[in-house]
This record gives sequence, structure tokens and C-alpha cells, in this order.
Amino acid sequence: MVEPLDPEMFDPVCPSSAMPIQIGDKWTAMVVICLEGGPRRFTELRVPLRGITPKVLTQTLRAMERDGLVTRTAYDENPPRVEYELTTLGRSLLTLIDAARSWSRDHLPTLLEARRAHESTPRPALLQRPAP
Amino acid sequence: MVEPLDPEMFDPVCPSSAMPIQIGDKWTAMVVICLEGGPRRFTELRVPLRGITPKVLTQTLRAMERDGLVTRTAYDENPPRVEYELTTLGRSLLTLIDAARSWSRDHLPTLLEARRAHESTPRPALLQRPAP
DNA sequence: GATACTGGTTACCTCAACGATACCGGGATA
DNA sequence: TATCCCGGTATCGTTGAGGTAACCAGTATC
Repeated sequence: MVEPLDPEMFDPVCPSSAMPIQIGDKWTAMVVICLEGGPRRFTELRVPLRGITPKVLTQTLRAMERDGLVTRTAYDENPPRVEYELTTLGRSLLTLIDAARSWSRDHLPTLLEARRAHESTPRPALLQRPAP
Repeated sequence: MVEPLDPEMFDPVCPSSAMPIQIGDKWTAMVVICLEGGPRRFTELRVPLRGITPKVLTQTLRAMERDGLVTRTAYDENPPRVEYELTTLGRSLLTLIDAARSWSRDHLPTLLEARRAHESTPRPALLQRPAP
């Protein structure tokens, strides 16, 4: 048996939402990370992706399937069982995701600090002219 | 004098729009690339970014300035002159952009082929059951 | 019969990004 | 007087990603 996914895997309040890098659509990178350890079921994916609605998860998975990032396997049992698994192509995104994570670890605090500093200082006149 | 930017630098019909990686907003990565060689003026940036409207370019640059990716320097001459330049933080995005470009070079054709193949094959029933 | 489980679907709505178009202010130049 | 240049603004409209809420089919179990 595979280990269950950690429900705290992704923090909804994490500043990564400010990260200037995005892989695929909003949830794509998180799905890839969830599938890194092996195939997962639909309901299983919903746990760490707190807040995702079934509609949006379906959309995300269908788009990823269309692009050859995941495969979908349905087992005719009941209750029904469907498993999603990364393809080689999908797995190739992991290096990119790692690069994005490294960038964030190294530079996101700087960006957030710049943003914070900017918010608290009113924008100066576009052209600084000598006072009359 | 710095070399002018190549008007053909970015192809509007380039499949990179299908690229599952995005840096910042739609134009951010292109602006970073334009600024790689040194400071550029507003009007100068509009050339390779064919089709960008001044409003959107302003929005993009303001957001980048807020996040500490570029600096804006206005010279009180006329006609007015304003120069945008990458900060160290902005420059740090270049490695990420290169990683994204490498991924695209290596894998985007595969993705596009998967997509093309998928479009031409109707989605099978979600659960394959034996025919009655 | 009622209820639960899985893996969805459907209709509707909201909001932000993006784009099209027009206009502006100040100085230099003709 | 008129026109051009530069670096923008102002206003409006479109589009699509994403979210909310409700519903569904088939089977099993109570």
C-alpha cells in the first residue's frame, strides 16, 4: 500500500501564490507533485488540494491527459476506481518545478519585501522636476 | 550605442503559447528577455512586443517595478526619456526562463503531438464495460 | 426502501487579465 | 499656428479561468 497524501501538503495561505512562475494551470504543478510518488485516485487527490472542487479537478486532469502529462485508468469495480499516473512527459515537468521551487526559496522573500516596501511608499511623480 | 531590439524577436504565432510554463504575467518573461542586454526605453520595448498596447505595457512594467524586477529612470529632457533596467532580482529570473526554454525545446513537440493525437480521437467511455 | 460511496456532470456566476480606441501634456520644430 | 515626439491615461468591452451549488448513475449495504 502506498502512503496516503499529506493533507497539509499545500498551504492555501502560502506566499507561493505570489510566485512569478506558473506551471500549466492553477493546480497543474500541485497535481504533478501529488502524483510524483505513484498513481493516485480522484478522491485521493482532493485531499491535499484542499478546496479544489470536483469540477475543477476534472478539468485539470482532462487537460493534463490531453497534453500527455497523465494517464487515466478506470477499473470496472465497485465502488468505481480510477487512477491517474504521471507519464514520462509529465515526470519531465518535475525538474522545472524543482527549479521554480529553488528560485522561490532563494528569491521570493526579496520579491515580497520589495512589494511590501513599494506598497508603503506612494509612487513619486513620473518625472521629477525641480520644485518651482 | 546599444543594438536595437529585433522586431522579429518574438513570434506571435509561436507555439510557446502552449507552453505549460509561465513567468509572471503574459508579457513579463518577454520584457525580461528584452532587458537582458541593458536598459531599454518604453517605445523601444514596444517594437519586439508586437501588438502590446501602451496600457498593458505600462501595467506590466509597473507590476515588475513593484516586485523589484526592474527599475524605472525618468530623465527630464525632451522629448521625455524613460529607461527600464533589470535589477539583480529580475536578472535572476533569466535562469528560470532558460530552464523553461530548454524544457520547451526538449518536450514541447511531444506535448503538441499528444494534444494533436487527442483532438482527433474521441474520448472513450469513462468506464469500459463489456458489450452486452 | 433509504442511504452511502465513487467519480464525476451541469448550469450559473464572478472577477481579473487583456485588448481596442481615443486622448493628453509639454516642449521642440517648421 | 500647426505638427510631431514621447510616455503615458481614460474608458469601454471581451474573454476565459476559476468558483458555487446542485445533481446523477450504478452498486452495495442497512
